[in-house]
Amino acid sequence: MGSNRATLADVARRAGLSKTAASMVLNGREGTRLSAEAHQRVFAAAEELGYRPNLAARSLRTRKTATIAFVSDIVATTRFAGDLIRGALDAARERDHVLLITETQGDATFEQYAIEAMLDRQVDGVIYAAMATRRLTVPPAILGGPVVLLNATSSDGLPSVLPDDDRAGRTAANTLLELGHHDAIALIGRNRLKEEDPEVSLAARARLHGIRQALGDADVSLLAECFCTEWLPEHGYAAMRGLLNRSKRPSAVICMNDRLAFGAYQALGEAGLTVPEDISVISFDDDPIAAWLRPGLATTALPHEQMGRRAVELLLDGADTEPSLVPMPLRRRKSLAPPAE
Amino acid sequence: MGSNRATLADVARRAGLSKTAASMVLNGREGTRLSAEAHQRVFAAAEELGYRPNLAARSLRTRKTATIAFVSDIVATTRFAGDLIRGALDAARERDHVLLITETQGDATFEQYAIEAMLDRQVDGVIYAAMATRRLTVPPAILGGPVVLLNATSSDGLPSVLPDDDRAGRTAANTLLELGHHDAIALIGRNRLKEEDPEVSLAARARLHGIRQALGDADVSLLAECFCTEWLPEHGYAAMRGLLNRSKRPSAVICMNDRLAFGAYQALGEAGLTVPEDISVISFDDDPIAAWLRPGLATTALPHEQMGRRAVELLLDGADTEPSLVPMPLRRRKSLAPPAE
DNA sequence: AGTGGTCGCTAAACTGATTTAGCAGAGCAT
DNA sequence: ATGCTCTGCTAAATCAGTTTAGCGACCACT
Repeated sequence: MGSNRATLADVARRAGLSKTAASMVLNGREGTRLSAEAHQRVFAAAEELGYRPNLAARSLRTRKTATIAFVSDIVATTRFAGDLIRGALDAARERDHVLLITETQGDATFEQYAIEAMLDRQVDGVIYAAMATRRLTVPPAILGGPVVLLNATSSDGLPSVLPDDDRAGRTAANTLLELGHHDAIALIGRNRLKEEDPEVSLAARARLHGIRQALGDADVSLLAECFCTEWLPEHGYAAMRGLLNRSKRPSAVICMNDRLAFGAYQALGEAGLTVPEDISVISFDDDPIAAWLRPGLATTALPHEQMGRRAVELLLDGADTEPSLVPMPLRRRKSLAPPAE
Repeated sequence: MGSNRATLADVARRAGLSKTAASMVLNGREGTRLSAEAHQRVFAAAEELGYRPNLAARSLRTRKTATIAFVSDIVATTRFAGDLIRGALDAARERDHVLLITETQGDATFEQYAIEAMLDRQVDGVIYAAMATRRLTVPPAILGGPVVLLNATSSDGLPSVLPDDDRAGRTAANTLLELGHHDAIALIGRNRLKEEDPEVSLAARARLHGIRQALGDADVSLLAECFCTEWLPEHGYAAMRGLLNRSKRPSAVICMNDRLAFGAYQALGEAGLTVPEDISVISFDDDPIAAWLRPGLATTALPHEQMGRRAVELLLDGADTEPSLVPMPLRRRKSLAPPAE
């Protein structure tokens, strides 16, 4: 690969100057006293030879590689990972950097291996990403250089990027309130484990807090809260069936994520009820299925692309240690209506 | 990052030997005549100092970086990309390699930039991946070194990895035939563009061919074929509504992908029909929604993880130019039953 | 005694860039 | 004539490895 590339020495020779001169010109060094003519000759020679510097050689000397390690726990299982990576790739490209991506699959041995592989390649910094928003402990090996936590926090006071789930919770609740829903709002997806263990999830607690805050401000309380052991369609389905068996039917439902909402839709369909005429549904994440459902599911979007981008920016441009909260925009779709009658 | 690491010179000094000796021992060079004791001293010194070689320095000399470029058109928009990447990451790790990932977003400027960034970093080879199975033209710049096409072919006779869509088509059709469906099988998702332009899709043509082959062998012809401008849920929905308006209702439907099938489910639900009692459904891709649907959708899975893995193997272990076809396993789920009555 | 071969190891070149230290010549003042 | 500064440029060191060429000691054989 890249066998017969021109070297700096070739450029210098062709320009009739020293390697030193060529290097300085091509790097745009200030304060050098090389003549305008020398500049031109070097540029011309580099152009003619199609010169591209050998980055291995450069980084051997400078200890900079223009390469960022992107270490995540699980890339593949969640479709959001792609957006996180895409945002990071974009921001990296804008800054002439490149991403070395690995995943640890939650395995300590793999993680160890991955981090060593990155450090051996002299990466300029590490983005340590979690696929579920949570608190974690970063492996000490990477603390030698710049680190940014993506979709995660730690107790080390490292800079981090998180979605603003609290505000998303308020947005979801306020959206229903503004439509006129009051005393018949139900919540699907309570989960003690997710709410109480920050190493499992930060989103559940923050979303719940935001929802309660907004409802409290309006002096409204929830009609019902359904607990779910997981946030998967089948659990949303079961929860919604439970709700429909109660004496008072909700006029609107907040689901803790779109997969729960998907399950809820299935239960509503089977019960012969229509969204949003009979029941409004609002949710979190903006999973692709949210747009495919009939009617489209209103949801607050996880801004993964923005987050990936922000992480690279913090890493390269420097960051304070306040977590950087990225807003979750509301995607208004057809699943919302004022309460019936 | 990685500031005060021990160098080979440190190891040699501590072992009381030359850099040459240390290098040879640590690389396990055959035919060297260094004593067993020298070996031990070097290993001990390396261990004690926590020595890890500087790969930039090594690759400057050897022109090998143990790094593979993974260039794809669009990573983010499809959830499958994650699996492709995961498979490649796994195989790369097993061979002590690492992946430099970029995406071009289908933009020629970005592609140019990405490829130069990879070549500047002296990658050992390039995996050029497409997110939709198709034929493409590879940029000449990467032809200087090993290349493997992933989920794509080209006319350059480069090694490539593709899903075996033809066989998957036969599998889907045979599965229905074995259940006893004969004269009432419908197909949703015909699409001239996808079938005829290999630069748009190879899957449509191959799947269709496999289906026709299997039906032809059984002397069965399709009850109906629905054309769809795209393979999205809304088109599957419309197609299924069309089918239900015809005089003879199908007993089984083959959908060209899971998103179409998802739309078909929606239409069936609205029409008050049940899967699989009234109509069986089988499809392609094994999108995550296939498992979430009620009842679960039977589908032939795109083996993306296997494909990513295979691409790395072909790249590093050498490959012939026959396209490497990876089988698409059938995921049997509840959407299948014998025809009614 | 001289020659040749093997053993165990090392000095130095080499990869391709950056960077430090400094040289030769011109212009000017003393 | 001497010393000084400024200009425009270069030689050589450096980064951390790999690789080539070869050296001295020892032994065996003629």
